[in-house]
Amino acid sequence: MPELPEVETVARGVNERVRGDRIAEVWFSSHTQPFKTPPAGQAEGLEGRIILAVRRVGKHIVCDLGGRDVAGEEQPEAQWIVHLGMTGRLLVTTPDGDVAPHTHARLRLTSGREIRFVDPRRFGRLEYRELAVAKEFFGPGVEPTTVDPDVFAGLFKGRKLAIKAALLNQTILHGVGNIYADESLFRAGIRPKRMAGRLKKAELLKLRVALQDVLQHAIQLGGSSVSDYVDANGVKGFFQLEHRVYMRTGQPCLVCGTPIQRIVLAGRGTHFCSVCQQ
DNA sequence: CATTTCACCTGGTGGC
DNA sequence: TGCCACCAGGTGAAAT
Repeated sequence: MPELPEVETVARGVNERVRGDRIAEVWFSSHTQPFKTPPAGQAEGLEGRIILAVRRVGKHIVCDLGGRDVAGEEQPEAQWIVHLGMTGRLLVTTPDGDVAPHTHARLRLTSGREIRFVDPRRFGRLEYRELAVAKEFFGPGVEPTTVDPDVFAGLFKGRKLAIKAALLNQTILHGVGNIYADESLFRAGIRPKRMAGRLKKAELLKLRVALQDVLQHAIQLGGSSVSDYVDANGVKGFFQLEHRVYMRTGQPCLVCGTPIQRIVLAGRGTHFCSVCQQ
């Protein structure tokens, strides 16, 4: 599942290859699902614009777009916002490459490259914003990689839900999904079902460090390739080899040897060590 | 308002 | 071998 480290990897890869390029022609599939803005409007808005930058905001990929007549170094006039959902891929390809099944967007660039959005399950989202009429996209919650310790601890004050559910709530903290929620809670030694508002400040501070460490390490390894995640160049990540609890049900805890347990929490498979996490 | 549940999707898996 | 019910999970709407 693309979470913060995977989305960061994709955004960096796309940025490196298309920054400064210009969108020449756009094609969209006829499905309704991945489109938050109607495809016709997106195509009209995108064509002719220069790509100023591609970056990550939470789990979203934001393409900052400039005008049609000027050549870079200007303020963004529009944004193309991509969410990968469960199975989305954002790829930079040559125009003659085979078009994968479930391709929903093709952006032909003046350099000859193409940006393609492929998403079998169609949980992804494509949105276009004209900044003259819509506000800039900032993401729904607090950015976990840079959040201040006191701000992080304050996010959970008075919350009457499980800490794992709180970590997954994008309006509290954005970018964390099922893998990194489980992995950070293991590394912090906290049970996923502990009530968020009842955690001691020391535990929350430890959780912040664990979360930032695991996210940073995962970004360094190009993310976790479970199911079918690949980066902008179609290359898999390696952080799945570093998972200590996620999808390790029944296998021995790497610290104490106790079999890893799996429960369902907040509707999600949740993995933890009943000895190391209290 | 805060929190929980469920629908949206398709490919892969496991049971018979 | 073939078929099919079932599950995975990010998000947002609906329910509680």
